Amino acid sequence: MQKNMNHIPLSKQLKISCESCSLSDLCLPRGLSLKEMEELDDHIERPRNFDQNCQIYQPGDKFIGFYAVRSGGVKTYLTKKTGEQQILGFHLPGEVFGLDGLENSKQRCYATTLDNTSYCILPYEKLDALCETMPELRHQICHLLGHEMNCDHSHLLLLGQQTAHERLATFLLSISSRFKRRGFSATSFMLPMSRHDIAGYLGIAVETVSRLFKSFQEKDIVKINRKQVDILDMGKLNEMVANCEETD
Amino acid sequence: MQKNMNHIPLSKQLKISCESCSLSDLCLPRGLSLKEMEELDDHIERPRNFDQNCQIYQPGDKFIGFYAVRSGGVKTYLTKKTGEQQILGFHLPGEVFGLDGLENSKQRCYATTLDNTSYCILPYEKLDALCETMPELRHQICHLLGHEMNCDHSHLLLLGQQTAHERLATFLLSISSRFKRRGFSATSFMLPMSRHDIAGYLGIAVETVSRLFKSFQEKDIVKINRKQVDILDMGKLNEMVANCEETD
DNA sequence: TATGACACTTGATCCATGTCATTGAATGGG
DNA sequence: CCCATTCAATGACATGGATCAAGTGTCATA
Repeated sequence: MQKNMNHIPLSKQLKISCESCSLSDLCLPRGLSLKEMEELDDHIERPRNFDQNCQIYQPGDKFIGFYAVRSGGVKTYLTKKTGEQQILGFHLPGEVFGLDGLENSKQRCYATTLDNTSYCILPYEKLDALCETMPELRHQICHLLGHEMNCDHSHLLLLGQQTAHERLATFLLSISSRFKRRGFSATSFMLPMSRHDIAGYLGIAVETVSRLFKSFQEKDIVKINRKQVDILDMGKLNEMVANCEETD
Repeated sequence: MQKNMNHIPLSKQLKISCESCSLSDLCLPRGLSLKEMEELDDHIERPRNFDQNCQIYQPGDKFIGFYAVRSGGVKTYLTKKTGEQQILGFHLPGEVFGLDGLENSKQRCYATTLDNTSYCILPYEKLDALCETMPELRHQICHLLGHEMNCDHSHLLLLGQQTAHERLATFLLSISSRFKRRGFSATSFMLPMSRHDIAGYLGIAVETVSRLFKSFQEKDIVKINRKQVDILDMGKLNEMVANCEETD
């Protein structure tokens, strides 16, 4: 089952509506009534395609609204003056990014495509206006913001308290569950990002990522071939992060 | 000039309104008209006092609303199963916390007082309802959420890419500027948190915090006496973080 | 003043990761 | 198809901080 729209020509993509989008139940429209969805729909800028490695925005750019990934993938990151990137998040189809512009109406980080990528833009002014009459949309947006914040918090726990082994295991499990959520295999998938980006997300060196992948393979936990990942032993992977999850 | 309300008896505190609160221009009411502020005011639960080391909420607790610190200080944190705390943020008077409950109407982290502390509660349901008719409040809340998110992002950059020296320097500058914002000295202040908590925030060991404080003193950058901090050379401190700030 | 609990400091040691250098594998352009 | 370039893997080595183990200062209580 081909779920993304990679190979549909641009002319057709322009007609895509939230209602017909296979990702709509993962994205902002989730929980809205049909009527509400249609109303929202009118204000969404429809997706365009971008090559790999395109800058979508950078610090200082005017904040337009939220971005929803349709296909491909996006990384958001901050940089040190010396050039090192701290990846803040990877954004896969159905996921939203760009919230870093909310504070000052200016983007605060970089957003770059990982791959051939298309996305929708949900203009903030329109969303804000719709919020006045659509309590469900208000709640959905708050839910989204809360979710992003909680993801960042988990990421802080990872960077502050986890070993390199634990970080990589956590990362693989996160990607796996996000593929699963979209209806794809949780155990066999292609990583959309480079080793460099993985290292930047996990706060470790590229070489360490390589060595850890090797070590995971030797323990028969995963099989790695370039970007292709096959998780052989989900149990062991879960064990590795058993001490990392905060108590509920 | 005594700006906080620590020593005013509870009976008087109950009469405190946003309008008369010296922190209101740092807190959620900022930017609201007098009329709007009064309307908001009616729904705010007025502060109570708590001892040091009181748990305000913990993961799983029902999300009531946003918390605004009036006096004292609060830390929010996640824990590993093995007990290590990753401090997510320190919250000083005029600052808001508790947003971690937005995703699922349940708090996701712990919030604990650092000191004798009082705070206000802004019930979420009331805020949400007011948002329908008060666009300024909507914007103020979005601004707040965006700000929190950007703070978390800076914190991610710190944990992922900065050396221990840089982390501590960044930390001191952050506390300093937040004291200044409230009208206090930017160069002489008492840290409201323990070494252990500083270590937990910076993702380093307590021993490293001690050693770095010593090293900073030997370079005549600061003078440290237990919790009392005097910044002697703000220039040097800024130099230490010169490479850490993301480009604008 | 004595006593215990706790927070902080300090020193010695060790190791998980970073850094540097090299090689090999994949990819893209002409 | 070849060459140039980027990306990934691997080995050798270095080191920033963690860990472990005392020691010291501070505060509360009796």
